Amino acid sequence: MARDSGLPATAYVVLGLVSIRPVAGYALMGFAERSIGNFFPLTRSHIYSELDRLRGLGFLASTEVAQENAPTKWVYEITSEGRDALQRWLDDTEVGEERWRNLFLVRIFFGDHMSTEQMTGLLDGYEAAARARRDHLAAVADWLADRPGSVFRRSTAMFGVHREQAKLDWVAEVRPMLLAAAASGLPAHCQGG
Amino acid sequence: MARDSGLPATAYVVLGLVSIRPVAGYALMGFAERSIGNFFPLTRSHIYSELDRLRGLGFLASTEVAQENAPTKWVYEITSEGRDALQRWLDDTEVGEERWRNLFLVRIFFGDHMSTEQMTGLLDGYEAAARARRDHLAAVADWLADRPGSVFRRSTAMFGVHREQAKLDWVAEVRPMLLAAAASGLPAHCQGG
DNA sequence: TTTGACATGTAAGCCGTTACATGATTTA
DNA sequence: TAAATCATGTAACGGCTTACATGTCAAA
Repeated sequence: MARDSGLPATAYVVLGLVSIRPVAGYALMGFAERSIGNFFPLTRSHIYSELDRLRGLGFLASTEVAQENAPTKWVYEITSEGRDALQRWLDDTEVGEERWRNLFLVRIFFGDHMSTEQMTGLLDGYEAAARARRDHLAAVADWLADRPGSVFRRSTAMFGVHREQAKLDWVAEVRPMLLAAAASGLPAHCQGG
Repeated sequence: MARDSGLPATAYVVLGLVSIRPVAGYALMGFAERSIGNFFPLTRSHIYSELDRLRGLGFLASTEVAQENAPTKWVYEITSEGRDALQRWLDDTEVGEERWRNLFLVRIFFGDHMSTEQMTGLLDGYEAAARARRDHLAAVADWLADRPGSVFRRSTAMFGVHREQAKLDWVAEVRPMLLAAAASGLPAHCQGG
């Protein structure tokens, strides 16, 4: 009787991705990046170790597949035990508060240590990155709009669009007051003494 | 010569909070929750260990303070070395891509495993939590609007307002299609066989 | 009398990242 | 000939969380 609880979320995410279709570790890396990379990034190293653990638990079965013009690969496939474990996790898991750590906002919070030039650079960089991600995700969502059966995936892309748009809206709203505040106060390391 | 690089971001965040005013570990817990909890949550255990490390590096100095009606506490204060290290970190640190893991979106992504009832419950819960956080952060931002010198802190609260509002907007936009998709497909565990 | 606020830590342990390591094939 | 893609792993390490542990005082 394989354990099915106590695994980290990452394990179930990998299990879920493999459940869509059999896949090798290397290919899974790209698939994960394109599908859930927007909200659940995975490293290559981590993928390999999770695949190995899931295989050890009997949730995945692996098959060696020889290829022409490429190294032999191990293709993983979900087992019925794995399907049960995944379903149970999806049913049982409470979606609690997430764990976000936003270093950009840390920088804003300690904004009195910055000059106006630094603040402008920070905001410009943030804005540019948000705009690029928004446009990319909007294109993905548009592309998915055509094909049926992609509602869930498309919805996650649209979440990203809203998320990045919110950042842009925020920058537009607070930029004037942040720059004014950065201009009014001397950098902290120039004060006192 | 104390090392000032290679410390995790959390260390500098704690250092930065103490730099605002001298504080004991327990009080810092509440202060962190109210000030940066919105985008950089800290656990009590972690706070204590970081304070200890920063003291060992000479970035913080600690003083024992006796109290009436309460246990003796250790109050931490930033040193000039600590101030230098903090400033250097704020200057040097590149604000790269953050690390977000959103289990809620994982659930949406695997939405074909859900019934319409489950989907409705998921969305309702998410919406309610987002609305509560938005309203709370909006109240915080309003409260901070009155007092001068709180621009940076207020801006981080407003970021949260935009962030939560984006979630609400997203739910409003995708709810119909998510429910339709959940209704059209049988739950995965009822298919085939 | 029991809950909650105040106050401070230790210990265990997984999670996850980064760096290390290798090698074939194709393309520029 | 150099870089990029395909392909798979190991090892070390720190970060961070969870659980364990203790004690006073005030208020309900």
